[in-house]
Amino acid sequence: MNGEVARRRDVTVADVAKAARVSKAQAARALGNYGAVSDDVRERVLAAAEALSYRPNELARSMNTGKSHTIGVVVGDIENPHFGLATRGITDTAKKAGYNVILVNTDEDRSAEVEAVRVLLDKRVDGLIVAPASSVDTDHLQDVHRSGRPLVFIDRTAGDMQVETMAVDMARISREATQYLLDAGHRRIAFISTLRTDSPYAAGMTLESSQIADRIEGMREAFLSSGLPFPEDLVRLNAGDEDSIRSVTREVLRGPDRATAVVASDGLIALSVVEAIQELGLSIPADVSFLMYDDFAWTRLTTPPLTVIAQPVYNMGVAAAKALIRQMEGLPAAAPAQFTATLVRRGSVGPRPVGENLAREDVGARLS
Amino acid sequence: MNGEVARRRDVTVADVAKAARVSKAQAARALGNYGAVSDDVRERVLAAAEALSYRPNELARSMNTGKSHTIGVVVGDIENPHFGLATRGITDTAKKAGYNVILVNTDEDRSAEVEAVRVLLDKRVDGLIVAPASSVDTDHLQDVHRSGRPLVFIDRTAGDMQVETMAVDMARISREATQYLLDAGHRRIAFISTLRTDSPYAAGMTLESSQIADRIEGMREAFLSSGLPFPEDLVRLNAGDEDSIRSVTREVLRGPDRATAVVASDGLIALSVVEAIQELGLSIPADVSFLMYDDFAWTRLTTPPLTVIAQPVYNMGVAAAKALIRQMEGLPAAAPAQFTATLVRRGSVGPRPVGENLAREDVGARLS
DNA sequence: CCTAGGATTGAGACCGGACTCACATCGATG
DNA sequence: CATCGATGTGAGTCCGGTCTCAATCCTAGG
Repeated sequence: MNGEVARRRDVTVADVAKAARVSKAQAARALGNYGAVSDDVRERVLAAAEALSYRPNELARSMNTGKSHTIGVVVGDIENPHFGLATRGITDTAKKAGYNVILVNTDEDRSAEVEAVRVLLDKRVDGLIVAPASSVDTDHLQDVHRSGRPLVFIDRTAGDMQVETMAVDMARISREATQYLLDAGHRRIAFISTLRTDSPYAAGMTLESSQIADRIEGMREAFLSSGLPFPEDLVRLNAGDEDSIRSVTREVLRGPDRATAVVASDGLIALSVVEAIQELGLSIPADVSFLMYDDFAWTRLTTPPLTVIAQPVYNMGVAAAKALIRQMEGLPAAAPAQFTATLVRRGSVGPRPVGENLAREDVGARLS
Repeated sequence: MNGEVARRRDVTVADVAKAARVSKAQAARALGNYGAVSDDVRERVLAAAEALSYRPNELARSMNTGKSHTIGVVVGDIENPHFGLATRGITDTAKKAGYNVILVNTDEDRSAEVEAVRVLLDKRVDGLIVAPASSVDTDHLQDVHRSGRPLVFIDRTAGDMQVETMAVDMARISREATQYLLDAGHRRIAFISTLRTDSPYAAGMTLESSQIADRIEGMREAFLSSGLPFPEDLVRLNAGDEDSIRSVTREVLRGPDRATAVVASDGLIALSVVEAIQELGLSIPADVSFLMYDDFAWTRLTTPPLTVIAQPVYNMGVAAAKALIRQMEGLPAAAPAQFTATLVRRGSVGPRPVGENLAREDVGARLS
């Protein structure tokens, strides 16, 4: 039909060279600003390049420099502002250093992650920043690391791989947050997460996510160090979609031994949890205390404003990019960065409602 | 220092060919699944490739196919969930069709956008999806379009360029929303946006953003068709950071002729606006009605839940990617998609508080 | 005036695939 | 048994840069 679709032949060094009446090599030197070039030639070449509006083909350049000036970023879900912010930190930093970012979403699916990593390597990215979907199955990441390609983890660790990781000490902050709830008198504290597992939570089970594992561990430690039994029955995983989050929330808030405090594993899940609480006619914090991970701005707007665990996500993104760039440029790694999450006490945590969990001392005594 | 950094020489077709004891050409054919290859050769080559864990270099492939299977996405700010969601729609769709996405943030800065487009073209992306930071200065986009490279706009138009655009009819929904406020009795309706301009808003001024221009136009139309004067003094642009959003909000809500309804231009700005309202001790919707663009989940959680204008952002992303892919593959464009924003009436719009704007009829009479 | 050594310059190799072209090979047909 | 078209196959080119290498040009020192 239309012949103009014929492969766009863009201007090459050869074209510029011809226009400037010099050899390809000289034109390349003038353009690339290397080697020895006489002023006369340089001027002619630059003028010709300008006139033809020459732009170097980065692909070709990458081919023989072996550097693509591109980094691959593999995250679970950019739709989640948590990753949105981290990604922002990464791209901002990368751009400053002259790197571009290829972004791939995995939906927290391991096979998608494997595929993503492969594709990115095929595209010869100079390095990878990954938020590992699983800290158990890490073969594909091990391969990358072993092959010597720069790699940095963000948000989570992957097994015991010796890879620079930008993440907060989850166990610590979880312990702190749990202690805060314990101090407020809560003993029945629920933890709700979307993490997919094959079976319901049981103590000692291996969890794909180091993040979640650490959070639960932190809770357990807080309970134990207070001499209290950890209410494992209130750890609820697999809260995938809105409906299941809602029903799980209803479940833990029902019955004589109901939870008096709920911890939501992330900002997305929090929405449904809070809605479910409201639907049950319970009020926060009078009837139920609520605490969530991630400090999104809107948590200040609810009534009451939500108590949250803030993570320096943007900075983690920045640090991840910086570390990766350092690796890519062969510089020595900086001292491992330490990121601290902080508990932002707003208004969603209150004292345990009177009359609830009367039997707790007994339960504690019985189990301990 | 450490010699092992020596340029990772990865396995090439030549290596595979040697291992399979065939020519490079035959190996390439077997691998690329084209041309004629005997079963014997194919098996040997595939086995050798497997054994060496050969992976084709996409860069090299792109070089002579001219296709990089990569699309460039240029947005204002992925940190904003609005773009996060759109980006998700784009990446999901692109991935399905075998394309990757290079993401660049512009911070709504035109020169950053120019640079972004240039870099992406240098990387030889097969096509571009852009949320134009400016619909006035569009030279760089015109160039792209003229050069015949696939291009799709998302979220906003750019001048009068004949480029497929995935965006909602802003004027329409703005008219509808404004009418809704007018029907509730509001006459002093403020509109607050972060859009940067050189001078304060004045009727007829050219705005960089088609989106904002259309929204204001929609408001004006609603006022005019109700025979009421449009309160131009309440259109407030340049509300850049949190502080200026707050102070602008305080300004429009102060004085005898204060606004009784406030429209926030996006979800990010909305947070500060609502906070400012709360700080003033005013309550929504009793003292001030509030309406915002973008339907984020958290708007259901505030007290009262916020009335918003929902845009099918994810679908716009999907459609943009689909349209671009169609262009890249030389297929005819589909019928232009029509995206409709909807007014989601929740609880933040109420009747005009009694006693406010008593003089409005007079003002109306005086100005009309 | 002659020459050594640095500055310039052009030819061509190379990166790693895709693909063209010419040259076998081979079974089937006449 | 010669012929023809359909495979198979390898050598080599090309994509658009970077970079090596050897040749050429200049200019200052002897």
